[in-house]
Amino acid sequence: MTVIFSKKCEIGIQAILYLATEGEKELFNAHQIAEKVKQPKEFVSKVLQTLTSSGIVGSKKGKNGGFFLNRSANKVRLIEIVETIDGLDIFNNCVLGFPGCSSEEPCPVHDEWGRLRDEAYKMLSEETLEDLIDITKTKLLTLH
Amino acid sequence: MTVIFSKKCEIGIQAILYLATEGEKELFNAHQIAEKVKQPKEFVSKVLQTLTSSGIVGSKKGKNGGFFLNRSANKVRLIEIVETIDGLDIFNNCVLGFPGCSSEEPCPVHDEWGRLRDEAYKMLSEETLEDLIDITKTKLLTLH
DNA sequence: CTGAAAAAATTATTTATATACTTTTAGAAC
DNA sequence: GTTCTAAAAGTATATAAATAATTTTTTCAG
Repeated sequence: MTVIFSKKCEIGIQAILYLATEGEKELFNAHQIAEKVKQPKEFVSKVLQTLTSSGIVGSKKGKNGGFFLNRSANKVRLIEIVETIDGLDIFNNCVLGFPGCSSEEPCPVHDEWGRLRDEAYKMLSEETLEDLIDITKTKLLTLH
Repeated sequence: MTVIFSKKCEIGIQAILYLATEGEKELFNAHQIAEKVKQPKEFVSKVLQTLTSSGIVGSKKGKNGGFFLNRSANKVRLIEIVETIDGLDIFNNCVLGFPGCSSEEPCPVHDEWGRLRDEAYKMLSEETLEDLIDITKTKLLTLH
């Protein structure tokens, strides 16, 4: 089985979506977040630590510490999370695995797949966390 | 770095595309194929063995043996190769990694991503090897 | 029949990701 | 200052994929 985004990236997105539902600067520790998104606490913690370097997430150490959404939900796009964790290789490399695939030297599905790929990139670049809050709230309630 | 299709799948597609450029029932051993697609022989051999079960590829054992495209290029679609090697999970599972994601209980990007996903599936289901032969020939010449 | 070649199967190793656990550092409350 | 908590960093283990090597089986040519 393959996936489009790594497990790390999936967890990162889920955790940040949860923070977005709660509001900017609201503090939650890794344990609380992990419970909401039903993922392992250690992994959530690790991934959110990585995301603090991008400025999307802020953290507070020590007693009463935790993580918080550091920017307004309408200022954060999904692509930033993807880029921080997985990088953008998936949008640049050949889907068939041919090296050096380009418009000049295309693989046989280069144009069509490239179009879908660009649309995917565009979608991730345009959607902000704010756009996704309502459905995320509902979705999180279904997890158990 | 993530990929959409596994390395196995990539190699499978590349190898079969090469066989398609040479014609149905034309016999090539794993070494020859590996040279053309610039991938490790053992891996090419392994993947093609897997594909013989699907009937896309045929094999001949022993001296002067090898692999051949078992069906007419216009009768083989890319999706069959993908399904045999990787399965179709990537088209069914939630891109954000939420379990139980469906129209009834959608994740926040379900509709839009689902549209792209369906288009990707459709593309792979419609393209036959024959459609891809010319560009593949050109592409293979660029590999070194 | 023998030797050679290649698929097919099996085994082994390496690499990367996912998962789990432990220690260190930092900061708040008392 | 002490205690507690949680991020931050580091370490270890498990799993899966990728890669490599070896053995077995099959088949053909001579």
